[in-house]
Amino acid sequence: MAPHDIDQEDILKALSHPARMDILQWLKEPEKHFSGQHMPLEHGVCAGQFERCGLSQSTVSSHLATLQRANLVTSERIGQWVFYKRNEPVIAAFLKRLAEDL
Amino acid sequence: MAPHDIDQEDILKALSHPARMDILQWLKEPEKHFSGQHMPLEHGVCAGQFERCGLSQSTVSSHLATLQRANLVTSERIGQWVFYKRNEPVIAAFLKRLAEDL
DNA sequence: CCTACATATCGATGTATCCCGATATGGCGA
DNA sequence: TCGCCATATCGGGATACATCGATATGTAGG
Repeated sequence: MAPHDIDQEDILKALSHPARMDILQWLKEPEKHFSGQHMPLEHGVCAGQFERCGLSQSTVSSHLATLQRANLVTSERIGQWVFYKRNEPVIAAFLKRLAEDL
Repeated sequence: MAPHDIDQEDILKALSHPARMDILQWLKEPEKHFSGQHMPLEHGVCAGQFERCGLSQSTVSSHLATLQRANLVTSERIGQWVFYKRNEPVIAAFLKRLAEDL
């Protein structure tokens, strides 16, 4: 799957889970929700930060993988950490297409 | 659940299935897709019409119930038939809220 | 190297969803 | 009332998803 490909069904499924929706919404305003992070937020938000949703490390990792498979987020490895960002072009294109299709 | 209530998660789940998405899209232009129907399309589209998606009667009925639980469609019983229509206010409100939230 | 830490993957378990055929419900007409 | 038709509901089997703890991978530092 290309990095800006839009699979509507995959995206809808990815959004259909509160934890994943929370993660995407938190990523809208990283400075608001992750001010305590050591690395600058320009790189994105560190995976471990999302365990605040109350789920285990492995479950959170799996949710992040789901979001990434749907191309809703991108990730960058820096040292031992992985930083996540919203994939705004895909999100915008998805919303546009859904508003047209639906 | 009130008739114009919006449960975002329920709606996303409902949209995450190709058959249900097809049904909603077919209902956008009933005259285009259901011109063969005997009853006037003002009442909506007869449940049986949706079996053209290739699924069994019971499965189609269950998908229609899912759409209705999410308030994406409304139904009206006329005689022995049940006619379905899109619930445009809910669909529009859902799209608006999703675009804001997401 | 060896250890510590962050993240990903594995294996197992419970739950939800999908789909069907069979049956129930409910209206219509003879 | 009886049978017919449209729709809904039931029961079961198959597949997918959610979640966890345990383990593997991979990076950094001593």
